[in-house]
Amino acid sequence: MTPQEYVEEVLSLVERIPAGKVMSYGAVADALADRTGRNSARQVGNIMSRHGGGVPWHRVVTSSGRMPPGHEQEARQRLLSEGVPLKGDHVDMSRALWRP
DNA sequence: GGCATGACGCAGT
DNA sequence: CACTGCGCCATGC
Repeated sequence: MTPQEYVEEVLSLVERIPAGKVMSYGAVADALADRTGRNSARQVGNIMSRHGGGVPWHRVVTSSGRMPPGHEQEARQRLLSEGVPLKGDHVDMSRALWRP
């Protein structure tokens, strides 16, 4: 699997996340199962950072429900309008997590 | 090949 | 809770 193909895999999965739900970087990596280990989450994070512009990137957060650095406001507003359960300024992962 | 870097995750404090 | 430190390993120099 080439890096480019992996990018496509990640993006296509993110596009399938329904409004009102989210997935963590680790969950995305785990669902694809193309890479393993804790670092897989970082890989997904890097991919979203560089190629997430065309997909609902705000539906992908950290495992603790925190939003991507530099886009907290943007993400929070979008998630709110989609009805994603929030706890203060972070996503309530126990209720918002989506499993493919 | 070595070295720095990173939209992470998790245990410890 | 929040914050910190460390492991992880693909990628680009």
